[in-house]
Amino acid sequence: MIPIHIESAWKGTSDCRNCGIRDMVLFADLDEQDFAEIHTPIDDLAFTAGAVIYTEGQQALGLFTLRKGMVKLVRSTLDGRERIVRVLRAGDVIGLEALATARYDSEAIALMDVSVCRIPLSVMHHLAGQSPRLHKRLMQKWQHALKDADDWLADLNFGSARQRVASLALKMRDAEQMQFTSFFAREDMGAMLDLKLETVSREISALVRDGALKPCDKQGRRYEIINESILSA
Amino acid sequence: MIPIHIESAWKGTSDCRNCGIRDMVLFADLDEQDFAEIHTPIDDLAFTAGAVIYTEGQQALGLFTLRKGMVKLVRSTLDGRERIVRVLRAGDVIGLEALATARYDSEAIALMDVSVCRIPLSVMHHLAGQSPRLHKRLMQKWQHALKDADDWLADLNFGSARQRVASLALKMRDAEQMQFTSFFAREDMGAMLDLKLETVSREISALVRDGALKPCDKQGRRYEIINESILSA
DNA sequence: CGAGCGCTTGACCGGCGTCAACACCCGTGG
DNA sequence: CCACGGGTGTTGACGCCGGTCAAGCGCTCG
Repeated sequence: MIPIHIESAWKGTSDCRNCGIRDMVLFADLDEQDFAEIHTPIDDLAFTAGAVIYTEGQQALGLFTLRKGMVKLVRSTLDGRERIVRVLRAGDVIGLEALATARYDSEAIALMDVSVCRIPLSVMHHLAGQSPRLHKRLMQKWQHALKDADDWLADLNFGSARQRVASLALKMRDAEQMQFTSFFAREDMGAMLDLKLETVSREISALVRDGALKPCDKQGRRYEIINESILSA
Repeated sequence: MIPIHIESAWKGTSDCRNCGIRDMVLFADLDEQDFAEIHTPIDDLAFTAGAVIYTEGQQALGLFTLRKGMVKLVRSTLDGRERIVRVLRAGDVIGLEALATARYDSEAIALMDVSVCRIPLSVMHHLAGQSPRLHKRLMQKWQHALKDADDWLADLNFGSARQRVASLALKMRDAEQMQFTSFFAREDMGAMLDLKLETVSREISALVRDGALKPCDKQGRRYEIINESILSA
C-alpha cells in the first residue's frame, strides 16, 4: 500500500464563475445573485495518489467537487477487509452525505493525483434554501450517486470473474477517448470486484490474449479496447 | 415465480396529519401551513405479493412511502438475469429518483402484501421549494438510500456464501422483535446475495444445524436468531 | 387425494482462492 | 554506470467452495 498522506496542498481560492468544468458541477446553474450569497471561500485543494481525503465517520466540514483524477470510496467490512464501493471521476461530488448528517459514510482516497474544490457545508445549507436552481442540481447529484451505487452492485459484482473484469474495463473508459480505459492496482481492482488480485491479473491476461484489450503501458494501468464485443459478452 | 399483478387497490385518500408512521416518513416535520400547500390528493394503495409497483425506465408520476411490508428493487443485468439491488422496509421511500429525472431507475416489486401511499411529484416539487423542513427530510432520505445501497454492496455481496446468508439474516431482523428475522424465496435470496438458490438453501440448513437459527414456520420465511455470535462471525 | 411448486439434499465438476515462484519496474546507493 | 532490493504484476499447481444437474420431500391448493 502507498503510504498515507493526510495533508493536502492548498492551491488557492476557487473562482467558481470561471470554473473549467462548471457545466458538470453543483454550481452549474447559479446566477450572479446566487454567487453573491457565498460568504465563505471555496478552496481549491490537491491530493497526491494514496492521500486520504476523509475517513469513515469523520466530522464533515464540507463536501468536495472532483475536478481532476479519480477517488475511491472505501468501507471497512465486518471482517476487516477493505471493500471499494465506488470510484468517483471528474465532475462527481465527494461526500454528499455530509449534507444530511455532517459525517462521512465511507473513506475517500485519491487513486492518483487529484484536484478538488471544497465547498463548506454552511455555503450549501445557505444556498440550498435560497436557490431552486441549486436544489434541482442537488437532486440530480443525489440521483446520480444512487444510480451509480446500484450500477456498481448490479454490473460489477455479478457473474464470472471474466464478466466482472470486462464490465470494469467498460465502466472505466475515458470520457473523451472511448477506446482507452484505466485500470488500477490489482489489489484495488479485486476490492472493487470481490476477486483476488491473482484472479484479476489472470482475467486481464486472458482478455489481452483473446484480443479484447491491448496494454498501453508497462504498469498495467492503461489499456486500449480492441474488441468491444468480447467485453460486453 | 408468483404471477404478476400490475393492478393495485385504492384504499382511500391519506390523512397525513394522522399517519401512524409519520415520524419515520418524508412529511414528519411538516406543519399546518405546509399541509395547506398540498393541493393534490395523496392516495393510499395496496399491492399484493408479487405485484409490480413500477418498472425500470417507466415515466414517474410520483414517489411512494412504504407503510407496511417489503419491496424489492430489481435491475435486469446485461445477460438478462435478475439482480435485486435492495429491499425496502416500512418507512422507506420508493422511487426517490423520480424527483430528479421523473423516471424510475429500477423495478419495484412487492415481496408480500404491502401498503403504500403515493405522493405526486407536483406536491413534492411545490413543497420542497416552500418548506425547509421537507428539504432537510429529503436530504436524510437520500442519504439513507445511498448508505443502504453501499451497505448492500459492502456487507451482503462480500465473502463466503455462509457470511452472506448470515449478513442477510442480521439485516432482515424485525425492527421491534430483534430475535426474529425474515427470509424470502430462495431464488430471491440468491439474486440478493449473488448465489444460486441451492447454495442459499444449504447455508441456511447449515446455520440451523449449527444452532444459529431456528425455523419458525414450514415455508422457510421466518427464523428465530438463537446464537447471534455465529452469524456475525 | 393428487398435482404442482418450492425447498432440501446428494453427487459431481469447474472456477476461483491459495500458496508459491518468478519477472519486471524503479529507486537507492555504491 | 551498474548492483541490489522491495514492491507489484504475472504465471503455475493444487484444493476447495459453490455451481450444476438430478432426485426426493413436504406444503398448499384444487
